[in-house]
Amino acid sequence: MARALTIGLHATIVAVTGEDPRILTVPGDAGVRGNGALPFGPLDPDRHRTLELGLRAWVHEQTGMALPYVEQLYTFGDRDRALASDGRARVIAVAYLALVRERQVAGEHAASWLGVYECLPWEDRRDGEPEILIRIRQALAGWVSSGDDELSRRERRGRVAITFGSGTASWDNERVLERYELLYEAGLVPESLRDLDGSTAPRRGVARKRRVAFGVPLALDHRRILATALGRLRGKLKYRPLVFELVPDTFTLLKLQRTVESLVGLRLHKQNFRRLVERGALVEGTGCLESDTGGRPAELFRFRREVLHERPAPGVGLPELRAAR
Amino acid sequence: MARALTIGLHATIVAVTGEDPRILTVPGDAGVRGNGALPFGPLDPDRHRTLELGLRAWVHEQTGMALPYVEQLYTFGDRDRALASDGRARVIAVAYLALVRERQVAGEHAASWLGVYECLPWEDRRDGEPEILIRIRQALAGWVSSGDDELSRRERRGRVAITFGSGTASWDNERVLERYELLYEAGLVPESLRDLDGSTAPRRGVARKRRVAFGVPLALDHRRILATALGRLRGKLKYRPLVFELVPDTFTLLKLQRTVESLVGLRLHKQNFRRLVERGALVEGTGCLESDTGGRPAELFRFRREVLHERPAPGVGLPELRAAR
DNA sequence: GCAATAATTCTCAAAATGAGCATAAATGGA
DNA sequence: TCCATTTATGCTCATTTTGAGAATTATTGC
Repeated sequence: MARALTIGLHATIVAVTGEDPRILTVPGDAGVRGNGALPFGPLDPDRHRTLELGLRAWVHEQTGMALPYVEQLYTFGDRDRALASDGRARVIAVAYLALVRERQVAGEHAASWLGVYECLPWEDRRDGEPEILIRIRQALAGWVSSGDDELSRRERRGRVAITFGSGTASWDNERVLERYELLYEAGLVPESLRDLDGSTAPRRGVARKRRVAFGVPLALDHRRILATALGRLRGKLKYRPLVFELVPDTFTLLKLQRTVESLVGLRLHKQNFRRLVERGALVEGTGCLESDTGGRPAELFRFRREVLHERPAPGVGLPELRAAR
Repeated sequence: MARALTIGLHATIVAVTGEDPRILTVPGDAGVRGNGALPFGPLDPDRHRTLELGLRAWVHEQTGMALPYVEQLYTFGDRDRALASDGRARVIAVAYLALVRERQVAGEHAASWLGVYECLPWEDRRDGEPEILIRIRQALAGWVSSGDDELSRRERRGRVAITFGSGTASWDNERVLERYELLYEAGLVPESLRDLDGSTAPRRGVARKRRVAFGVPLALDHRRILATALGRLRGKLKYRPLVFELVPDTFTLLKLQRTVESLVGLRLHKQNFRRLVERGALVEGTGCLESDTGGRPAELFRFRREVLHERPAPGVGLPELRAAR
């Protein structure tokens, strides 16, 4: 008799408050929802006509929120990764990314916002390389040298170089998932130890003894989903006008820039950012001014929806998206 | 009692033979496999440790092929789209893209190659806009004007302009899926009529009487999966060195260019293409020459695997990937 | 040797990018 | 009131990257 199948629908709901990206989490209850979880629930084949509608239904039920922008991210189905408490059924997770404007969650729901960089602290390079990366690099060096043979060590060294950068290779801010997965494999996040416990086939190379564990974990494999979401968002920002889903209808250019910076995890050159969005005709001035800037008042801009009909790939197309010095 | 769930694993296996992209299809049998189908099979929760392994197993069983490069594309789960013959269970389709070098299929398997542009003829613009687009535009104009009210017509006109291009908007060669979906909604591909027949809720706006039907359909919703695959491939080519999965170990630069052109569906400027891959240090000369070029012999190049360790996003990063005139 | 066909090298003008300097318009004290 | 501070906005300039092609080179088949 074949094992039963369940499909979980998981939502990474991102907003940018002030200068920090946050995700909406629902309270963790014992077992399934350890430290706070992404809103999620199983697909009901009878009630949910499409996967996305099912997701929206669950999110609305758990957070009271209707999602304006939703896109599918990835489907996870590894048997040995913690996907649910239910040990009987095989659980597949379909993950989604949703973007909302910063706002409060209705009081009746127990959902709350959690900083993205609390979960993935090594991804925030706005103030230069964060110090946590020093410790991560040390721990990874340990993992590399604990490889069985020279071949394995070489391979590990290569992966570390590609994902976390090194002499020749630079930091690729879109490889968020690859970095998280590397830490997972190296046993440097709590999730790998957790998954190992229930597993029948212990994973090679995971240091059981190692006590370092970087970043705040989430329930199930939700940090993996978050990493997928952040990577996708960083990539897509460049060729689609997604930022405008995250800022109010009118905004100053600095506000827009700070929002982008918070997501890509880098500082940008102010004058050039302005030139970019203005030349790309992504925004138009409203004539109104915002005066509490702390200096000269800034003009309020709005998104020019028309670009969607004009150019193939409008985005904050930071061509090489280099950090400002 | 809840309805049962099945997960189908579907593979779009792409190769470029000569100057044309092809996909591997398995014979269509009555019902499920109309006109030829992508290799696919259900996830077996007991046997398949990961989704990708399940996919590889099915592909190997049906075509004898081991896949070197595989990536997940998208998960489809709409209830009313033909996903399987099984009317009882709810079927979810997880679609994958695989890239292989041109080659024969072992004789014992009944798989065969089918031209991508036979299924999606409007996507090949290498010789300028194909004439089929004239008929498509006419048919779409009919769909637009058959909208119920001015609002609906305006909305339809906008979608046509964005996806198929028009005065202001240009043709975005990555919007392959959006174009296919628009044709589907407009009832201009056989699949929409087919889905309609078994459906309880007839879709508004589909012209039942219209007899035009563009391109060769595949079984189930496999043409939708193919459209997703082509769009993804076109996009990813620009920032990842995927082409090299499709050409032999050594190749002339023209061969490489023709391969890229066949996928993006556009002609490129020869000298600039050369400059691009050479400046990007994506390839290195082997010193060997290929003499049956029909003119001066061409040097054979090979992919420099080292770039993977050097730059964040190496690809045939045709920055705006504009057609050569 | 000549025409035809490609490969390969170079040029050159036009954009786009990366960095900064300079100026403008507010605020909050001294 | 004047000044230091802060941010917005405008402008410059050297450097790279594009887009397009001309010019040159090496083969093959008359």
